[in-house]
Amino acid sequence: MQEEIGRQVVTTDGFENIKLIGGADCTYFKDLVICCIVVLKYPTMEFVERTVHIGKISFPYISGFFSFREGEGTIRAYQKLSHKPDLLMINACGTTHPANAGFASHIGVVLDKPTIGITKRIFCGRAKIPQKGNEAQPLYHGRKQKGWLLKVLPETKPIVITVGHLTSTRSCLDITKKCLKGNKMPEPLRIAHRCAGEEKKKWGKSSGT
DNA sequence: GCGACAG
DNA sequence: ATCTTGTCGC
Repeated sequence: MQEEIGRQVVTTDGFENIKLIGGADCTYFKDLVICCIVVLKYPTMEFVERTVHIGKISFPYISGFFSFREGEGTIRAYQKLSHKPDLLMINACGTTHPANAGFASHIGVVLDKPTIGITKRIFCGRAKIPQKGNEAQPLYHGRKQKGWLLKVLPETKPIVITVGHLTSTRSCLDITKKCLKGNKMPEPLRIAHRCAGEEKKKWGKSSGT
């Protein structure tokens, strides 16, 4: 299935103007997956809305197969959005995947939506380590560049930016940079992460823990 | 054969 | 991801 998805991935820009950008993140609580999506105005990063979907974990954690663990919940959360974003930022890799089908690319194909994958560690690919603040180094996988390592803050490890779907190496770096507001993680993912944590706390309270 | 391995 | 201990800095 991943090979089939991987063949459908487009690595050129498939968007006009971005007015809304989304960020997706999942957290876990007991046997549940809590998936959260936030939508922000671009490039002001002004909050627009958030949705959540909570479901039972249906697939184990296996590196390389994230889509099957966090995909369903993320898509259900996406369907609940009143304002569909022009581009979605995902907390996972995109085309730096053995089958060209990391979660960011996979969900982009399924939703037919431009996506960018952001991770804290490299899964596939090689790159020089950027040292200076704001320095970016190309990330190669196979023979092509598929993303970047970006040293956002001088005191923290660089983030990994990868092309998801309907985006290019050039645009995924430009867009990610415009989403940075003084923190290591770009706003869509930082806010989505915070929202997921709040939902978990809320759930724990109402179910007695 | 052994180690590494997105969240 | 989650959990835990400890340190640094605004």
